[in-house]
Amino acid sequence: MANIIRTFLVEDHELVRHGIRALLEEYSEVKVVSEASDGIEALEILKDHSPDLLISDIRMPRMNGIELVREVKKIYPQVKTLMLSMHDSEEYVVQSIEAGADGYLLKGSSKEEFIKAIRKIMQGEKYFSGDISTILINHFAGERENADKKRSEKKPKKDDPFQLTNREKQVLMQVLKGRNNQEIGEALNISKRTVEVHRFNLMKKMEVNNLIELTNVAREYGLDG
Amino acid sequence: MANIIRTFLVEDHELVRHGIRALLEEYSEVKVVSEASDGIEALEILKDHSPDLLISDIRMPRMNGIELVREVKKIYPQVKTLMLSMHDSEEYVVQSIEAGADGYLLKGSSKEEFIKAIRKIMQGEKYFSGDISTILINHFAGERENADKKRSEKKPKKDDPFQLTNREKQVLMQVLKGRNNQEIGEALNISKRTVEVHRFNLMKKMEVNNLIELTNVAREYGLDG
DNA sequence: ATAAAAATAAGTATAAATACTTACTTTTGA
DNA sequence: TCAAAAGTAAGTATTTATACTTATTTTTAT
Repeated sequence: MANIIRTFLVEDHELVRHGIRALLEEYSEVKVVSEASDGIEALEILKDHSPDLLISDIRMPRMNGIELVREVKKIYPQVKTLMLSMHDSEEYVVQSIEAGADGYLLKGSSKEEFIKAIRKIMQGEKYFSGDISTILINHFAGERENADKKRSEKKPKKDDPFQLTNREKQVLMQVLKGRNNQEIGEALNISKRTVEVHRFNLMKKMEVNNLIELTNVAREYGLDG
Repeated sequence: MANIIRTFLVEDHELVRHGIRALLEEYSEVKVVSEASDGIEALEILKDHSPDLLISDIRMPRMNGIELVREVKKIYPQVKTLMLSMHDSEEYVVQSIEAGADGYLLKGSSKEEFIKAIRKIMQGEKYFSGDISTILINHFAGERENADKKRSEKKPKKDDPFQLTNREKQVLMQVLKGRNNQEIGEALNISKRTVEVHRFNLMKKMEVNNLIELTNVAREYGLDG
């Protein structure tokens, strides 16, 4: 009766990935058939393994978990998907759902909750950890009129990943260290006006409109130390 | 001959912690005698387990891994310590070393490197993953004269953790969402001038001098979503 | 009931970032 | 070799944040 769940695990930090794999394999109903360390790699080898369940981290270099799930659901709609994330940000949760994820678990969850989520999902249900529900309720209730007016009319995210030039990456690294344009200019031996231009281009390419989003996106793409 | 290594594992994300534990226990020479999910908890129960090796994450709520190692080395100098981190930031590495860590591994390392590090450390050696070495070299070479002048004469970090008021926490949450003072004021129904004051006090209390450091410290203390 | 802490917000001056545009020079790939 | 891309940097105007201080009101704990 209990079929074995063929699982595909995607997570960029090798130690964490192996750890989760070891944990999963404590349950005889689960078998990890393959792993990948980012979305691109996952898509490349996915077809060779025909998994029943894809478990993926969100923040990963090259292609993140949300884009991955979106692709997977397009090509193999029967594959169930569970997001594993460090963060319970509204953005991530909502985007995951829109991408077609069947569940969303925080890495802070217990392993009991982990296996429970997997079982539910394999039975065709959805599973979102408790803390997540609160977020969803807040999101779908119209309670946020105040400061959200402006940002709700935000640009639709295009999905081609941005390409940064070398200099832009250097500037970005400096920005992520908390340096201001003056300091960055001194560090790279260029005028602060030039730094401003690089910074302006960075923000445009990365489609963000403030420092916080910039750091988030940068980390998502593994661009920071 | 091969004594069993009594290991104490500290990491706040339960799934990750159990995963790493499962991974460690694939090696018969390692035994995980106990776990904790932050520095405070670790210190409380450490004495009941007399471990040989403490493996700790860096970013954790309440008390982070660096402070933990500093304390542990003070009280039980014979306990070996290995930092496990997501980040190879210079700050973290240097602070870990100063705190007395015997090794520093990225979570992106392979499990082979993990066990190698453990073995070396238990033999009394130090172990830092390859990428880390580069950072150390850059740090101890005097190559950074340019933009670092100002920040090298930085305040000595005091170790009493800051205490934020409710309002300050609310403002901080908003800041971490990328909102500006105007927007925060609208969201909390106070004038943007008041937000400025809260923000000013926040920066002072948290001893940071820019947004990036603020986000880092906030995350270190588990203050963001 | 009252003192301390927290929250409010204005004043003032300065510094920095944003949001562009234009334009010159250097590097690089086909 | 030559066009495209990357890097440089100034101009200009506007917005936002920083770095305080002072001062009033509100809340909270004893």
